Amino acid sequence: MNTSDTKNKILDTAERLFARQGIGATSLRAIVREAGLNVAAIHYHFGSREALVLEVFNRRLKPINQQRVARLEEMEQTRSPAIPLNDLVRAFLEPVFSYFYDQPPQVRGLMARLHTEPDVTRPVLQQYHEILQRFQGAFLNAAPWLTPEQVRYRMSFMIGSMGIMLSGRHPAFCGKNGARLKPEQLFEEVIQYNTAGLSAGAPKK
Amino acid sequence: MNTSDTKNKILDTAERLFARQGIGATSLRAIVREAGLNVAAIHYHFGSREALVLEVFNRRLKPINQQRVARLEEMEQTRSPAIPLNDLVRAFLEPVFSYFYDQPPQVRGLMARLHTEPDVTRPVLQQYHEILQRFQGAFLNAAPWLTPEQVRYRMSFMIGSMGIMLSGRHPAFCGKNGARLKPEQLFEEVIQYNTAGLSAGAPKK
DNA sequence: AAATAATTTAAACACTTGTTTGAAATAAGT
DNA sequence: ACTTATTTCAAACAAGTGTTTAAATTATTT
Repeated sequence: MNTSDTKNKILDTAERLFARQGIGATSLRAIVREAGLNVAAIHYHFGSREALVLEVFNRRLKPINQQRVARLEEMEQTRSPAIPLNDLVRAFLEPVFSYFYDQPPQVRGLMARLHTEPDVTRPVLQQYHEILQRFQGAFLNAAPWLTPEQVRYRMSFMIGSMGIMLSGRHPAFCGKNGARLKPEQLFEEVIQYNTAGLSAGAPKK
Repeated sequence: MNTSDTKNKILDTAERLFARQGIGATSLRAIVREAGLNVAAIHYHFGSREALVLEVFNRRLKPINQQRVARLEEMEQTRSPAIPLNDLVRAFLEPVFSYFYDQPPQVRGLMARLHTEPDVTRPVLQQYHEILQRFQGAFLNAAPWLTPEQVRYRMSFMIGSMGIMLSGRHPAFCGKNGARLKPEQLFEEVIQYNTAGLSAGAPKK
């Protein structure tokens, strides 16, 4: 078994357990037990528990955020000067969404945690600070009747509702027999909801 | 020191630590250390760690949810038959908000956790299942162009954005020098945002 | 004041935590 | 084939986990 094989096995297993039981509630020993490895293997390949956690996170977040900026930059060049709010919301949410539904359940679970667990979301958002700032600028262009503070807060509301969508927490209060929207419909709901929210207070034309 | 004094001391200290470090990351020993008590005191007064956690939660959630139903019932009697969406959003969010800003920081921190930590939010939402269902009915009345599923999902988006607001996670991506809205303004933002989101797709009149 | 009940305490229980160590096992390079 | 590197492993480390027990201390009642 070469070095990247065991490294990936650790990453995959950690990801699965993080998704299932939470990050803080998952011990290194639980990970190696399920991966059929030794506890020391984690420290050999990653250095510490914290470093492992970070690598589990960024393996998923990096491609998503790259796609976000790619879409934003493409729109900024073609559709100048102002990009419609709806398109901005799409550029921000769709990379998460498409990645989300292409991946097995454990990846979905992890991504839900990334966007809901407070002690995880905080550093995650800080790490992608520049991307958030670029989107803030674009949103401000698209909604000039808002102050920068309002834009920031509304973006955080959008992120909050996205977290809820990812975590599938909705069934928690409608029981098991409650009908569920199909992924594409659910996503359209999120887009509509947040576009309307971000547009609130817009001057009538 | 009579029995309710120590019980409250445990509740208060637990609440403060839960808010600061998270529920799962707070040990019973950390609680009693700060409260100047013995570990066994917790088991004597509460029975188990889980029972303590539950009592910490419900001490705050009960009055809030009582106020929610009170406001809903009052509106259902006076303003029949259909209650405007904006008033429903207010009836749902305002009890949390007013309670939130009347309390010291540790209570705010706890309430943020209650509405963001996945493994906490799930049982919390299940426990207040009936209240959520009543609001769902009212929302469906106020927005008859939506399906029950849409209403449920949009309510969950609203809860998600509320959680973000409570957790004050917004500064995480605007740095420390970013301007912050005053509590009342912030609350009006949340109301506006979610009213617009819930109204999305409404037939023009 | 004596007896009963309620509360607090130190100590132990069995078990889990992240991290480190040094010796085995495997792979790569010469 | 022999010698380096790299990777794995069992074992131990010190500290922390929720829970229980039985004795000591308070409060309350008779």
